Amino acid sequence: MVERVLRAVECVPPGRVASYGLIGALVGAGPRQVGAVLSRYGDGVPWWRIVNASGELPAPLLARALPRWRREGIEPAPHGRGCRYGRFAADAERLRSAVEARLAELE
DNA sequence: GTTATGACTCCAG
DNA sequence: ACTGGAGCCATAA
Repeated sequence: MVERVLRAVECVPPGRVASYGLIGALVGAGPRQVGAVLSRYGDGVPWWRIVNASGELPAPLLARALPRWRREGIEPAPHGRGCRYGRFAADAERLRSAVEARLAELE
């Protein structure tokens, strides 16, 4: 499961974000499992592109994510907790096929 | 086997 | 907008 989550996260393109819930749905896990995996094994994958369903990130993480967001063109939302999910979310359908292909490589 | 624990999500107040 | 509670389910102990 850990591998599946990490691979799926790698499929989120730069400048876009995906929710824990979406990633979970794509790999067959719950949102909290996605968070749990990133918490332990998150370094090495673009964890800053994974946000909650409202486009937000817990404060400590947001602080580390902002510089990378700026580099990728993801703008912080007015309320300052994250970004506008509707604006920066990766296309769900496209992400689904990308993840499907990536997971197939795992054999 | 059971229990506790989350980088979550949804919905009601 | 914020808070509380139920549901969630793989992992770790």
